[in-house]
This record gives sequence, C-alpha cells and structure tokens, in this order.
Amino acid sequence: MKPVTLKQIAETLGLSVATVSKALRNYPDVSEKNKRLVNDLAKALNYVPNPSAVNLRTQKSKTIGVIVPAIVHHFFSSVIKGILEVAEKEGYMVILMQSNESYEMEKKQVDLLINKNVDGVLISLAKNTNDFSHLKKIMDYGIPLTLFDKIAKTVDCSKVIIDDRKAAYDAVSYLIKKGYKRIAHFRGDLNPQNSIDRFLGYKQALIDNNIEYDKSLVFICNNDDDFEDGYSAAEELDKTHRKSIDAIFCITDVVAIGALKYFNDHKISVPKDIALFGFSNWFMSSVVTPSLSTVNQPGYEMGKQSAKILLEELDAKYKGIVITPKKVILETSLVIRNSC
Amino acid sequence: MKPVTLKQIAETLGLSVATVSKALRNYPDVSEKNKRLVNDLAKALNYVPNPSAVNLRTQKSKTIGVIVPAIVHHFFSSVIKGILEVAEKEGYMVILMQSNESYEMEKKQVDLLINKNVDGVLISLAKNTNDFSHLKKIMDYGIPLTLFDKIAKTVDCSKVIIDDRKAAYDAVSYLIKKGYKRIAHFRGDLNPQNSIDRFLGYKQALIDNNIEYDKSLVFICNNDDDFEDGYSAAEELDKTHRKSIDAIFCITDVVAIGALKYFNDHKISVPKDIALFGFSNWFMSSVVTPSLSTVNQPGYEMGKQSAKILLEELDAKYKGIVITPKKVILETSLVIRNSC
DNA sequence: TTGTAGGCGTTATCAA
DNA sequence: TTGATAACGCCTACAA
Repeated sequence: MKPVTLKQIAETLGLSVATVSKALRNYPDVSEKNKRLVNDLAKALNYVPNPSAVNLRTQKSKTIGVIVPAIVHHFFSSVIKGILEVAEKEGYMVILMQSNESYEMEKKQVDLLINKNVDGVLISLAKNTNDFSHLKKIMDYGIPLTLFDKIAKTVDCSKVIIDDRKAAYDAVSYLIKKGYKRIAHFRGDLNPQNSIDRFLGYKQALIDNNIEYDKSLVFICNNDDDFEDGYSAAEELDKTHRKSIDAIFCITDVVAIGALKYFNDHKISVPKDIALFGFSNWFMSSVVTPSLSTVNQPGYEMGKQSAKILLEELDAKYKGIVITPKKVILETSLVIRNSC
Repeated sequence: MKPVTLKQIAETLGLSVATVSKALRNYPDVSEKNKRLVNDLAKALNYVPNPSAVNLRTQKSKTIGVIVPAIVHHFFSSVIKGILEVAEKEGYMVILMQSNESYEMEKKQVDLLINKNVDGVLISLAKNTNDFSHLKKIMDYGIPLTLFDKIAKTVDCSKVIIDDRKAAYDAVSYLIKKGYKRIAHFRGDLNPQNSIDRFLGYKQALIDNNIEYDKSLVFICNNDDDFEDGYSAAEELDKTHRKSIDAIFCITDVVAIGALKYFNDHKISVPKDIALFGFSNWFMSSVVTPSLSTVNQPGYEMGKQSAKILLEELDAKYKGIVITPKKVILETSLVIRNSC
C-alpha cells in the first residue's frame, strides 16, 4: 500500500495536478464543482501530502528538535511531556535527543538537527557546556532557538527558567526561620548556571540573616550519580563536622535522598538530628521516609511554555515579523514535608 | 546562512551536479582528481545532503517513530534512552509521541507517523488498545513495526517483552517460600496483556503451592493514578480483610508504594504485619522505607533491543530480504529488599 | 570519464 | 477557470 499522490487524484479525475493542488488548498480560482470533486476523492482515498515534498518546496519541516541532558529524570521527562503536548496540538513533530550531559554530544546533535532541517530547536544545556558556538550556529541558520532550565545567559535567544537563586534563597530562609543555624549546602558542579545560582541564593540567605557563611560547609556533588554523591557527601560531612551541623540544603532531591539514606543507615534522625531540604519535587521525594521538603520546579509547565514560545517564534518568522527574545521565569514554591 | 547544495559545489568547481553527486557517493566512474576536489570542497563548505530531497528521492527518511503510553515513567524513559542510543549510532532520528494511555491518541499518532514517512515504528500499546487495525495499517504500508512491553499477541510483527507471567510466578513463589500464605494481588486493568499475564503468574504460583486461589483477594487498580490506586486498594483490603492477609503482590512499584504509604500512615508494619512485592524496579523503590522488593524489568535493555531489531528489519527490507518477525524475551530477576 | 535528463511530490507563476 | 511549466535538491540510467 502506497500513499496516494496528487497525480493519482488528478488522473482519476481527469484534471491537472495543479488544479488538484489548488482545490485542496482552497484557492479562489478553482470552480466549486471541482473543489468538491477533488476534496471528496481526497478524503475517500485518505490523501495526505508527502511531507518531504512539501518540505522541499516550502522549506518547512513541521518538526522541532529537542535536546535534554537526560531523559531518565523526572523533571526532564515532565518537560518533554509538556513539549509534546503543545507541539502535537500545533501539528509539529518532535525529534528527541539526549546529550548525556556531554558537550560534545550536544554539539553533534545540534548539527544533526540543523542538517535535518528542523524548524526550531529547544535545548537544556549539558553540565559542561560553556562554549556556545553551536547555539550561535543554530541562530545563524535562522532557526529559532529556545533554551530552558539549563541556559546560557550570554546567548541572545528566548529562555524559560525558574529563578534558581530566589528559590534557593527561599528554601534556606525557611530553614533559618525554623530555627536551623548551621546549614550546609550540597551543591552541584561549579559550571552550570543552575548550580551557581542556587549556591548564591543559599549564601545570600545566610548573610541576610546574619549567619556567617562558612565555605567548609559547602560540598560539591559532581559525579555521575547524584544519589551516590549525596550519600558520600553526607558521609564526609558526618566525619568532618559531626554534630555542628543542623540542616542541609541540597541542590537536588536525589542528592538529598542519597544523604537521607546515609543518615537512615547510620541512625542519624532526620529531621531531629539534621534537617534536609531538596530541590525539584520529584515524585519520589513525597514517598521517602521522612518525606522530603523541597522546591517545586514546574517541569511540565516549563515544557509547555518553551514549546509555546518556540512555536510563536516560528509563526512570527514565517510572517516576516522580527522577534525579540523572550525570557519567562516560572514560579516555584516551597513544598514543606517532614524532613525539616 | 543557508545550507550548501550540490549545485553550488558543481558551479564553483565547474562540474555538473551529477558528477559532484557521484563523486560524493564514491562512484567508480569519477576521476580521482575530481573526487578529491569535490570531497575537499564539500568538507570545507560543510556540505550535508538535504534530507527532504534525499527522502523524496529514495523514500527513506532515516527516521523512526516511537509511541509510548507515558514518558514520565522510569521504565519508559529508560526504554527511550535505549532506543535513542541505538538509533543515533545508526544515524536514525527518533520522533517521540506519547499516547497518554489512550487508544484514540495512539491511532492518530500512528497516522501521523505513517504520513510523516517514518522508516519504522516502535510502539508500546496503550492500556485500552484492543483493536489493532492501526498496527495492521502500518504493516500494510510496508513499514517495519516492533512492539515492546505492551504488545498485541495477535499482531504478526517483532516483539520485545519480558515473561510477565514467569516473573510474577517467581515473585509470588518467593513470597510463598518465605512463609507467606495469604497473598493478595493488586492487579492492573483487565485488558492489557501485561496485567493478565502477571495475574496468571500470581494465580499459578498459588495453585502450584497448594494455596487456594481466592478471587476476593484480587483488587483492580485501573485509575489514572497508580499511587492513589495502591493507596485505596490497601485501604479497602485493610477494611475487608483486616488481619487475614500477610502479603501483597503488586502489579507495579508505584502501586506498591501507594500501599506502603497507606500502611505507614496507619502504623501497619511492613513487612512484619504485611509484606509487599512490587514490579519494575523503579529507582524510587530502593529509597523508600522499607525498601521494596521487586522484579527488575530491564527497560534500557528493552529499548536497545527493540531499536536494534527494528533497524535490522529496515536493513533487510532495503536489501529485499523477507523478514520473519522475531520475538525477544528479556530476562527479569527478583530484587529482594526489605519489604518481605 | 563526464554530463544530460527524468523523476521523486508538491507548490506557485504565468499563459492559455 | 484551468493547466503547462519550473523549481525545491538529490539520485541514477543512459547518452555522449
């Protein structure tokens, strides 16, 4: 079974391909009679335009490319879900790629997407991406680009993010208000903006509350396995600062849960001996014992917004309207549970 | 910046498009000199064939379509990861769609993929899919199809699955061997093969161990929210069978964790008062308290295998080799933790 | 060894 | 109102 083509419709109807095409696209210069004839037959035969041919002709692929650092990740899979829903509604397909937190992969994938003629690109950057020429390349090709979550501040494209700094500030302020005084921070890599901003929020909250910032209380979790990172950071903290710490603000729920595991394993009570605060609100954090207080990071919403903005830019581009990049900051909120 | 075309290369080199094309594809009837000339310039200009043009010409899109019931799901996101890795290695792109467990969506998406000219399709069926004409349609179009995890037994295409029945049998047998005697089952919908097979495995294990099968101990979890389903099934079980039950085999980790939450909330001790066994080995089940015993379901491997089989079939098809559908059954294993 | 020409399916221009 | 015709970019059989 082969797809039906314009030619076939034209032949069975004794019309020219041109007329059939115009009839289907409802051009004014085709007789009503023929329009009906063509449309009826097209529907009956289940005619659908060949996308490659359309693309070749119109330079539009009705396809967008998405690159995320990881897929097996509650936050990112939520984002993807949001993207798919918006894209599908507007008749766009989504080509998905995962960079595995590797800049090299990300770069390669950008090339693949450009070569594939995608209409637009959505990216959340890999941890170690700090050269942005591949992003510039996308824009040089005139392909709309929207970054989300892990963005590059210096790249002049639309962005959808949360205010990591404020969210971290709020979380740590909450801990302080609750009476915690010696608050450690399990941070991420030094490079990603996220990691930096959350750290800065943490620090600011301490300063604003007249608590001395002590850099020996900041642990870097930058291996591949967040859970293990959290576990071993907790272990190190336990060894080096035994009883002087009363709370930890973690860059991620999984890091926090790794730490929680360590404390549970060693009969250190959370939150009595030490309080824990996560970030992201993975489903998992609600079912762990004790359940984890965390920052709600609206992944699904972020996906929807990113896709929406990208598609708007595509639309504007086709209409010849010049676009100024947008920056959307999504609201976060504290989810207080039993770990603090 | 526009992509470079054959024509441009031909013009700057004073050759014909045909010669350039042949040089790039390393045809024997092009002079070595011109081959070098062409290839050098192509590399310098970063020439990449326009995929739509190639597709139009060759009828190959180097793209496969993937439909899953849900993305925000540890198992499926692992599968997707596996698919992406294999596809990428072979130069295929992946268009991802999610059916949201809806047959209607699934059907629509199949049409979209067919119309999009994908080379092959990978599907895990929605819960309520029990009409398979859309799958037949894919095959009628000569598009290779591989089903994974949620499959249709009667559709004659390749499949990658686990032996749900055996896995369930093993899990329940383990519980019995451990001394549990009154074992309830929180099953899924009546329709999906998975759900049926796990139920049958459960039942068979009881029978083989001379434990009477009591259908009042089987609860159906078929709402949208597995966690809530597990919670409320546990509640119902608690009310109707108070102390007579000593273990529950759940169709899914999340259902089990929902139940666990209920028991924790009501000071019913797991596993002392009641044991719990899950299915899938989500990461979450290892961090819950008590940690959950479960069946390891190799999602990543399933993704890789499915993609591999599909791509092999594509290859065979292009070579004109007739393919007989394959059926791969992946090994599962019991992961024993602290809930039983 | 090179180039011409036809065609993949569609759209758009321009004559008829 | 309709239909030739060219073009999008590429591939390939065939002619030169």
